[in-house]
Amino acid sequence: MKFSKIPAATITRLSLYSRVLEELLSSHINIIASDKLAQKCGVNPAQVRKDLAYFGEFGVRGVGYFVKELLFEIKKILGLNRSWRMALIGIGNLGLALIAHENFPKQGYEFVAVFDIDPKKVGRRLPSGQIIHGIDELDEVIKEKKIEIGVIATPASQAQATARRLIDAGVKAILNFAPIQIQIPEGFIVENVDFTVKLDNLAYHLTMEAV
Amino acid sequence: MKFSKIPAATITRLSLYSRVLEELLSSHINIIASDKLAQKCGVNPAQVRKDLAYFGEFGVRGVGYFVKELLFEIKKILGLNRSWRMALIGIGNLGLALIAHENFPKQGYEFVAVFDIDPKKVGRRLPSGQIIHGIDELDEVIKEKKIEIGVIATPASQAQATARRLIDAGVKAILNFAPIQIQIPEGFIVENVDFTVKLDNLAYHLTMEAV
DNA sequence: TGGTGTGAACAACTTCACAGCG
DNA sequence: CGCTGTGAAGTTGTTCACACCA
Repeated sequence: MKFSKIPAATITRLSLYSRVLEELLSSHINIIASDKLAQKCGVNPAQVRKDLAYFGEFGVRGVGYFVKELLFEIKKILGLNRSWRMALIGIGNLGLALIAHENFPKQGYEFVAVFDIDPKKVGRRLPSGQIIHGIDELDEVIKEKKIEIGVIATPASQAQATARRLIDAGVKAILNFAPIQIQIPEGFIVENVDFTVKLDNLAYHLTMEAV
Repeated sequence: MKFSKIPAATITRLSLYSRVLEELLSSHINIIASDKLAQKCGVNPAQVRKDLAYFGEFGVRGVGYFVKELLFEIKKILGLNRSWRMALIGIGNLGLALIAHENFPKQGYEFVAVFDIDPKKVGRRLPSGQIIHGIDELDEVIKEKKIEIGVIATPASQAQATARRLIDAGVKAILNFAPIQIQIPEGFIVENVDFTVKLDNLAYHLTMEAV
């Protein structure tokens, strides 16, 4: 259980496993073997077993894994056995889509505060209940509402400055939707959700194929 | 220039490089060294040089890379020296945000057809001009409009079936926003944009840190 | 018997370090 | 002299193959 040497990819896969297990659970399937789980996630069966083995011995030899139990363990590992308080910065089309995204609250991710720079938007109340704060209130609100994760949905031009403010306000983790590589100090985490990079990958492969 | 052994991560980084180079170009910076470019992308300088070396010798020893020239080459490699015809399936909040996303057309990615399953939406015209087609028209429209990339923004429950229809209609590449691992046959490509997986990564690291 | 858990083999990717060239 | 291009070394992640155990 040496955390430091766990591959980042393992964590990503745990997330996939948990999703599949949720589905199995609601289909009333109680036991699953690494082969089946692997297939559903598009990975190698040995990979599944190794990923899980980093954190303990959750399976039963000759049988497989108990779905409910394994799901519980994975959620505990990922920190999904609790809720997470998030702030959203940038209430454009994407921001609104994120607020409306039903998977977030289902997994315990809650937007407890939202911000925008546009004075015309500040003060308005969203259908989901939150009042839009101005960026100048960011520090105060983040601290007051004990926000742990910042979600940046601003234009690229404002993303870096926004990240700075979030970090200064005490946020440790950022989910960045802006198409820019954000620079952050040691000890903080950024995950990027980058549509165009993904599209560029597709374009590349389509281009290669045609050659 | 053996395409088969180019790391997937290299392609992703090329996409980042192109973005940074665009920015440099509009700042009228003509030459950049691998150190600087690497720093802006958060990678190792040797990595930058190696990535580029897969595709040719674009630099000048003792000098660096000419921004304009390098950008041109990278865009050619990625297939960004042309436009790409895309279809969007699922006109919910996320779908609308994608349509409004200004970076897509800027990079040559165009939504030339949009689809939804909801009869109340079918036939309506979007502000961006497209008329919403029903899913039953998918095969016909995809072929007629020569669509190359399918973008899935449906609920998870419909994503697999949608992928199937796209592939049957001749689409080779899919950008999937639904939180599910889509199964596709050999020779097709899927890229997943997965918000919750990214959030789970953040939650994991925050949880670890606290231990 | 059948599927997990795991060391050992393998494969992939990254970084180093320096030769080579403008 | 300075920065690229690149073999070689190092690191990280994946797959194999089988001992082990319910």
